[in-house]
Amino acid sequence: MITIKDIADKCGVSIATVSRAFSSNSIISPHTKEKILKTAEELGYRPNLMARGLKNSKTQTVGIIIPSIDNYFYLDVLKHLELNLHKFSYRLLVNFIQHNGYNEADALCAMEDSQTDALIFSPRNTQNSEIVNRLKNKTNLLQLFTAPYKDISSVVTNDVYGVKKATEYLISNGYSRILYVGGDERVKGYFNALSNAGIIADNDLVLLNWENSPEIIKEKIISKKADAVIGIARQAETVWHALSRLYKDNHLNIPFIAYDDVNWVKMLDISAVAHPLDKIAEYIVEYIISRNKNNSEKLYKKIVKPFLIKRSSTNFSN
Amino acid sequence: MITIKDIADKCGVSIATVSRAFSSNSIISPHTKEKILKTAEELGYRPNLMARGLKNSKTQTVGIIIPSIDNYFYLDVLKHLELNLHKFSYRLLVNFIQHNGYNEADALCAMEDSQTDALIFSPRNTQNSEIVNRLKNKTNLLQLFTAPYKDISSVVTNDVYGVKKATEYLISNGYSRILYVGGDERVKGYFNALSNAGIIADNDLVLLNWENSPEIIKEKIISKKADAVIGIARQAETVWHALSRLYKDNHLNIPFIAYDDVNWVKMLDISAVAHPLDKIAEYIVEYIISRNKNNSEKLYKKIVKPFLIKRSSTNFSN
DNA sequence: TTGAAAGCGCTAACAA
DNA sequence: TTGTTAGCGCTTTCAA
Repeated sequence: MITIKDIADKCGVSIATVSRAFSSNSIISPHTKEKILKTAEELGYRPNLMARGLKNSKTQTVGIIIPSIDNYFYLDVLKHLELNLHKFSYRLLVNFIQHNGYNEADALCAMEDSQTDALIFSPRNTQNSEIVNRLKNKTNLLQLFTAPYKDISSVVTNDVYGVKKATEYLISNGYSRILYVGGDERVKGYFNALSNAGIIADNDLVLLNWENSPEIIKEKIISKKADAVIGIARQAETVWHALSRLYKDNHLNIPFIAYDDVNWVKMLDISAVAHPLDKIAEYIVEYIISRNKNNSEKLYKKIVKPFLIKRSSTNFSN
Repeated sequence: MITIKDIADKCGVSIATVSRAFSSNSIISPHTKEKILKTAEELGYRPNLMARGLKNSKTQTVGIIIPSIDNYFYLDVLKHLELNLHKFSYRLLVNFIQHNGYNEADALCAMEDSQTDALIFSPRNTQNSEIVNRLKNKTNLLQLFTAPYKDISSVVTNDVYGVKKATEYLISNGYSRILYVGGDERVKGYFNALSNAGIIADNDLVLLNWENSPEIIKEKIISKKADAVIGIARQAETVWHALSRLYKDNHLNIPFIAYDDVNWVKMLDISAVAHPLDKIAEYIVEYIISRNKNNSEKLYKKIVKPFLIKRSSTNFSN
């Protein structure tokens, strides 16, 4: 392994000078710097990140804890994030959570040991507040997509807005008996859109359970005469199954919008509410850079707007 | 930050003794060891991985370079791998390749700097042999899924076998004019199965191009009277599109097997050839552990067998 | 069984 | 502008 000592010897300077040649804000004569850089290149020198890290307590590494919810969406997140981090010489360490067994607390502890310069996670609740509080003093925490800890920076999507947009689009095309299948947070966007349009919401058209079967959804559509459907996250899959059966059995075909633009949604050309992953990745990187450069302690909170992608499952004129 | 010095002070021993308490094969009296471990626990001591790494040139980190081919399959790979590595206190560093721009060479260099104890990658060809050769002396390289470098360890899937199994299944159910859409390597399994069954292969039923359009496939099925289809990797998506149109326009419904059991394939209940990811992850970990423990230099080569998952797209009696 | 001390490769304060 | 030196936290050899 080539070290700065090898370069120093070859150039006839001290190791300190070599070190300076690689540091951007160090005083060094252009001539020696050039010579050092050239020899480093020749020798194939690569700095030892562990030695550097040990010295200045920085790992140049960002950790991300992925909730193992079989959401393929996260591969896109990872890709965008890694590509952006790379530009700033940060590396990405990943960690997965299992439903049973290895959990968030374990993942947080593992990341604590890794001494990452920043740690991105998507907590469901505040049950690990003890560990989280400890970590707050050791690294830069960032909540992604979910933000139960109010005193920790976050980058989240405005899902209420996203659902509202989807609902509005259906309403503007003449649909008023829209079935909503998903969580009780985002449903606000659904109610907002309806009330703005002067439509009285029918609670029978709202399924707030995350575990509805295709049968229940199908039955609901028929009995309540739903004329369109919005399906959130994994429930979108179930909605799709319900709609397939409905089409096969009753030859009924109603508009459908999926929340989260995942692979199968694209494949089947289904309209979807998508998230600007490039923007999200940019924000995350911005946070990390600012925290590690300026050492600002200000809370960083970003809310990004999802957007609607119109495809053939809502085949209207506009 | 709590260091071994803090523990040493509190216990009235030297830092060397504290270090010994944490090393499994060190001579230390059970009594002092117990006392040290207890104090460490109380103080909330966490070893500094960088200091440890600097000393013994081990990072306890494994790198993986993901070819950014939009294959969601890789999220599963990552998950299985990380979960297995975790058991042995290894961490996973990921890196993505872009089609244009940041490429395999860049990724390899980045990983070189990260000094990972092992590096997993999926090279398409041997064009980066220079960097690869340099890395061979610095880390433990492992080729995953593809193995163009013959002198480097690898874990690959037997895709010829996989395609053969799929073909055999179709044949055993009475189909003989099977359309194959995919690469020219795996097609061997297709020809094998046919010849074993005494069926003379029709070259018109083989599309070795990776960029066939749904129209071409649809037209092929009709003109060549194909009675079943096998679609490989991303071409499986195109096949599915062709089949949807065929069903809509001609009300023709023929059996279909997709190669690679990805999300949309599961969603649509399409029969598929899948890979034992848990087994693959186990092999990878076995390789890493053996290389970092025993320091064996033997080439590690594993070939795993894919398996067929029967679903409704091949709705036979067995 | 334990301690003292050297050193892994690097950075930065201080001195020249 | 450059060199000397201490030290980041840990492991390990050697001596006690």
